[in-house]
Amino acid sequence: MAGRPKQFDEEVVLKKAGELFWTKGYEATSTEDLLEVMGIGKGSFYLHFKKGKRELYEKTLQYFAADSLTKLKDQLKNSDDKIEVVKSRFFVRLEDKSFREKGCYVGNTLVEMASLDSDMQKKAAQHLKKLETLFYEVIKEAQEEGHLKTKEDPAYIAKHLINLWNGMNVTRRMGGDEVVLKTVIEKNLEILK
Amino acid sequence: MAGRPKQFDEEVVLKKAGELFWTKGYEATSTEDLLEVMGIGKGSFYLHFKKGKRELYEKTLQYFAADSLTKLKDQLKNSDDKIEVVKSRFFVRLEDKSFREKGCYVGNTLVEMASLDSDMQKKAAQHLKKLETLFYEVIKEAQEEGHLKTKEDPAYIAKHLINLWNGMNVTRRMGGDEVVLKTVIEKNLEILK
DNA sequence: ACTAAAATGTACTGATTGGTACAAAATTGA
DNA sequence: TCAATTTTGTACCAATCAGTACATTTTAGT
Repeated sequence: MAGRPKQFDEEVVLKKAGELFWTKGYEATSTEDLLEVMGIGKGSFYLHFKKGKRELYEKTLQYFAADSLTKLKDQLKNSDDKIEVVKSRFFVRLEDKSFREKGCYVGNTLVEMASLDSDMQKKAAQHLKKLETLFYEVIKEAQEEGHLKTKEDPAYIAKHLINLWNGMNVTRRMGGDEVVLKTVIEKNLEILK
Repeated sequence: MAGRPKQFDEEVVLKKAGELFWTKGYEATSTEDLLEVMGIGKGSFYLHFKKGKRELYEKTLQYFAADSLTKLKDQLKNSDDKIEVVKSRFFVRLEDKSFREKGCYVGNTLVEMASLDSDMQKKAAQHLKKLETLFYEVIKEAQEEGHLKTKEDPAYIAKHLINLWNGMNVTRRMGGDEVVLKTVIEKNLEILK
């Protein structure tokens, strides 16, 4: 192996680009904006991301979604009250101001890409589906181990939670009434009883 | 009054432009795309919409949101089971295929405009808030007239419904599982008991 | 020291963007 | 019929877009 060494860390650059995409959306983010926040030039960019902006977006989405899911799985692994971990995920998100402005990266993608790029839309849908499946597994196990009294179909409960998640991330952006929305989330989570 | 007569109907043109914005979003829709579907030239366009694309978007959003709300109000006026009217609004939307691809115009705007144009975001939020308020009024009246047994705060129920609405319009775009989602909606609407 | 390999910075491209300028066309009222 | 008024179509504009070409720089191995 030879050649000039890379002057940037791919993971760092992905995080920075992802934050911008997350905030502004795909179309409204220009390649030059991205280069600036990533701190690299066009030469390096198109060498490492041959398909340009589109490839970069896909990689940031993959990175953020996988990272987020991994962290949730870790929390679940280290907890003896997995239902509480799931619940707290909603409240943590609800209290974090930065998410009020940005929403959910995956959900935003699902909305923006719907007519723009159906492959990307499918990818976003798959990421949300993974989260739904994780909810499903946690719920099913909790039922089997007697930590949940409810006899509802775990597939239904999981879908309810994903729908709550999607709704919450849009409703927050209406502003105001944070308290009422919190109540809505609390009561919706009472399905986990 | 004199002058060459206008060759287009503003309402018709607003509908056509709105459909395109609704499908593709603000940024991804070019002015030339709009001119084509509207069937008018640049001269007419910039004469009647002095602020261009941005003004057009705002007017389509206003038109669609007001129109949708008016229709709902009419349905309510002509019905003796207003709660059922509210419920059916969810199911009608859920069954209409075109909404699976397009989502909710106001909700989409809330997401896309969040960082792009905060004035427009506020306008979208206000439209959703109007729907929430209408829900509130229907629920309150139904409670007072004994058509609803629930003693829950109507403000909370209304917010729950708006959140369900927002969630549904995003979740649908994940595709698949239409049946489970319908169950989710049904059970969420059981709050209206 | 030299060569091959990889990364970088910059100049450049053609296409598209939203928007303007303005002359031509079509109307009404005098 | 003609002047005033309004709408329309078209030629044009500078800015920005995503992306390419390529010479330069920096490294590792010989």
